[in-house]
Amino acid sequence: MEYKFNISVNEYLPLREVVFNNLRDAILSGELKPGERLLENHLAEKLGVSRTPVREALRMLEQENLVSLVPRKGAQVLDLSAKDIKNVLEIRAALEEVGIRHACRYMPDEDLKKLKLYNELFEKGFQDKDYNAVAINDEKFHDIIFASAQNDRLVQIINNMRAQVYRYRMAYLKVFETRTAIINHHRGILEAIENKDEEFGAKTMNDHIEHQVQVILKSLSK
Amino acid sequence: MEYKFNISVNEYLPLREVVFNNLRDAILSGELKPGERLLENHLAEKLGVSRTPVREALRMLEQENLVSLVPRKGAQVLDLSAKDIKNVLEIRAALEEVGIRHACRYMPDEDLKKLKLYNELFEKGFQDKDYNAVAINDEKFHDIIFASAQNDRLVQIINNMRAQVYRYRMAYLKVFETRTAIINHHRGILEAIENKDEEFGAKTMNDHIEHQVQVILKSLSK
DNA sequence: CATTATGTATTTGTATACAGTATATAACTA
DNA sequence: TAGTTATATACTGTATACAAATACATAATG
Repeated sequence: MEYKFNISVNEYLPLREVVFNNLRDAILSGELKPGERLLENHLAEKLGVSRTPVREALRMLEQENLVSLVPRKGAQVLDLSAKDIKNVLEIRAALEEVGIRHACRYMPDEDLKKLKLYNELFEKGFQDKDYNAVAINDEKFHDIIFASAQNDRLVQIINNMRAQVYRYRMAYLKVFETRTAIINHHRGILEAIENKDEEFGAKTMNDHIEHQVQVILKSLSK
Repeated sequence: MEYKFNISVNEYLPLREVVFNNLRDAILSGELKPGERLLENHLAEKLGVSRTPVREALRMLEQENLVSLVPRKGAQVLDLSAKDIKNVLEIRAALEEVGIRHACRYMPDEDLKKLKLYNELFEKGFQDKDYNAVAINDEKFHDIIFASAQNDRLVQIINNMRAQVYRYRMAYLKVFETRTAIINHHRGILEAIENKDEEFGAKTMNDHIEHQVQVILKSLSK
């Protein structure tokens, strides 16, 4: 039987956080679709809480750029234009570059080992056509890299940018032609970190994300 | 007599926005000091509103990294460590680099003219020891540069990073030795834009912000 | 004197009520 | 029929009430 230690210090989550997480997941998973209206009453009822925490959660989601709020009109799931996607990924590229540069200058062996492991699982995912595994291990791969900047705000912002384009992620990974490109990018990044070649790392990371932009935009235009 | 057209479409500001702006200004101006507790009742009373909009404003300020919230304990003005300052400015540097690269590739003449004007006023401010003018024109100078990326989210994030270290701004500009360095950075940036020399622009911008980090940290350690 | 109980006052969390604004529907006019 | 106005309905904005947790002051204990 499994136990969880009672971390107790803060097992408590305010309802606004619960609502926030719920809505966030629903938006990211696509359960709530872009443009869809978010009615406070409906949400409150559905989640079994009052409007108060729902409203607070909506303010938080607005600040996260996941919903748009118009005073007296209400909230709706934010819809992204092609330009929005470019903008989001442009920011992500700039910040991932910060991450990879730190990683190249100094990454503990332990992290490098993890990085290699996740990359293997990542490549294996492609072989097995298990795109869920691909996505998860891709995420972990990048997580480790930008965590090495030891900059919480950087992590927060990258994650936020990632969340905004989350819904295109699977489609992106499943485009067959991208496969070798992505794999090569990852290998290049690993190589850069091992050789402490900051410039090569930065360049590869930028290519990696620019590539993503192109594929997503192309798939959108169809 | 001056008129303002009644843009009407949205002259209305929800109280949460009013409260948000008020608190934001109070924090940035230093009226509310780092670490200071923010009691919902007090704020509500002081601003003549109920707790509801105050609470919503606090959630927004939390997402902006201006206040920290602990469930059931309350809110307080966020205090920054030396590391926080480094982190904030590291992000700002990365994103201003995106801006300056765009500016170097293409900036309309009109904007370049404005940029030169603000830089003159900026330098004049130093001569006149009018540090308020220095600060304002420095802000406008940077505004124009990163606006040229035409990326709203980028602007939003840079402004947010700027807000977080806003309180060190004046002290920074008033350190006498920094004067020539800052002026030279700005001139270099202008030169880079005129010559469309992206690499030089990026390098100078990075130096500019790195310099700011050093000066602020030094002044803090005293 | 320091430390731990204990009770009270504050403070946050959440639900609810009501006012005012937007939106949908129906009735009316050209 | 199309377009306008009237009316009802739904929704957001704000204030308030009450419950639950926390902080603080005071008393009790070693």
